[in-house]
Amino acid sequence: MSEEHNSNSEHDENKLIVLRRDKLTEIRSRRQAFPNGFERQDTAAALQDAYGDKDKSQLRGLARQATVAGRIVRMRGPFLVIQDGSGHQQLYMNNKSFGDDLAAELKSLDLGDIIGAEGEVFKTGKGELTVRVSNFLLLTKSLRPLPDKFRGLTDTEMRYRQRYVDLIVNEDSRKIFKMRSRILRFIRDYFEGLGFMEVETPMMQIIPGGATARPFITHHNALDQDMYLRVAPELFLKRLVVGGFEKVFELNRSFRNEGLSTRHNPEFTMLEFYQAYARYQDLMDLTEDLFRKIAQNVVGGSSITYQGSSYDFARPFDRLTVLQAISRHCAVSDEQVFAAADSVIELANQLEVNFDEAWPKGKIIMEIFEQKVEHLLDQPTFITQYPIEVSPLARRNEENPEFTDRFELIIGGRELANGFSELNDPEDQAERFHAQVAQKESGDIEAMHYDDDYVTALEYGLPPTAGEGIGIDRLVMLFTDAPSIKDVLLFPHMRPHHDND
RNA sequence: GGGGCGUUAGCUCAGUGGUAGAGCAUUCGGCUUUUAACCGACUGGUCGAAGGUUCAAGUCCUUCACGCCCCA
Repeated sequence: MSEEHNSNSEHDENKLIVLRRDKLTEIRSRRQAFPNGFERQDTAAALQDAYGDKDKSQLRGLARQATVAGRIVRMRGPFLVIQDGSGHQQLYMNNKSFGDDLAAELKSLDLGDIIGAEGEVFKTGKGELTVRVSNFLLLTKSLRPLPDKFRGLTDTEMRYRQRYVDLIVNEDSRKIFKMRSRILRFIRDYFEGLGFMEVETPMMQIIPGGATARPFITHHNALDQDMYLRVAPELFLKRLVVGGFEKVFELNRSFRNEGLSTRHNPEFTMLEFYQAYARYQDLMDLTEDLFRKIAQNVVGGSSITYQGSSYDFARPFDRLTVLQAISRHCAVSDEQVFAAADSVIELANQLEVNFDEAWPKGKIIMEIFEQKVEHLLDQPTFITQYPIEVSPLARRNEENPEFTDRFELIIGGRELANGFSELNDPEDQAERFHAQVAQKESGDIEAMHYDDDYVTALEYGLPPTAGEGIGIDRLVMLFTDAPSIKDVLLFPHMRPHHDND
């Protein structure tokens, strides 16, 4: 297959590339074609900041020499625009002012080439800050032509597969990833500020745990042992709370062997945090505060627009139990129908929910919620009190032991966060694991394994603790108004590409 | 897994069963304080793949591949 790729990439060479390759060959015959010593002194943004508000005659008086470098992204007659990490800088290059050598070099420049240039800073008749180039050097020849200069790269598949090209030509794309970086920075600062410690726990695990999800399996050769890519860091983080690190968070990748969609990538970034002596209600308050502050710090106000809907994080989030939410949106007048399995099955059938009658009652209740209610919850809403059958790591509610002290945050019909008061009763935990193993044996590939060491850790004593996970990719989608998870992942997973032949 | 939409020049896209098109990019020339620079000339095609219908298929039919969206 790699042979196929190599031969294809060579066959790929069209006339434009051949032409540019010939230019490179010609340069190689004369000099070092990829010079390494160019010392850039000025960036586009710094020049704009320093001289953007000066007028023509002031600049003439200053006679400021600038040394800039970047990729050529526009060529308009004698004007070239280069792009560097800070922005765009226009250059004026009149071939009549150059000697023969530079004039020839200028003529052979192409869009996409990376050059270094020096000259005096001035303003054009139209008022654009420009460097009048007296000398320049091609630093890196670009062999492949850039996409359409006006429309950019709009083919979504190519944008994801060749992110480097997307980043060169699409300002919006650069903006999303800068914003993603700011959000991650902000979240780290936020938790550090609250006294949490950032930790790193194993991504390759012997026993995958912490979420009901199908894991990726890999193999350690020297140990001749199968290993799993983690589906969540949860069980390790709680071991740390047992160890006395009372406030910890981890912000990193987890992996789930599921289908791809606009909301699912096989590897995704999750924030998980655990706080001893807190309850799930405390984390709901924290989450509201976090979203509000991300909006203020990253977007610059409390409200955002996502795909045409607006969300104001200054308003308190709604809070409803699972049963209240189903009752409200499915016209259930009496919550007593949730008391018995028979009446829950009847309700699910009435609502045309896809489910299996052999499933435990709580799982059927959640199917009703997920299929009929979740997508209707537009404004930020905490859904609480999840059935115990689908919450094997959460603490039982004291008034109704069929349910757990757990919540999820739904915004725009999508799950953004999941948290709960942690189950710290080792005997209850052991039973829940046994129930998961029974489900696994009856064919549920997402059910959990029994984690003996985790139970042992609980037997040493986990203080009362609350913990939460927040899907960072979906959060970034929300704050960047991105319709697909692939838009917020620098290198989203794509099927291997095969050329037709 | 089901449904819908799409795949035509390097890029973005038109294309009504009857000669394969435009803009940009490329190439050549002009212009040289422009703003998607402009003016002139040229070049560029396995119409995703295979099969079928037809005198004739980019266009109609079938299958397949890939992508996007919606649903499960």
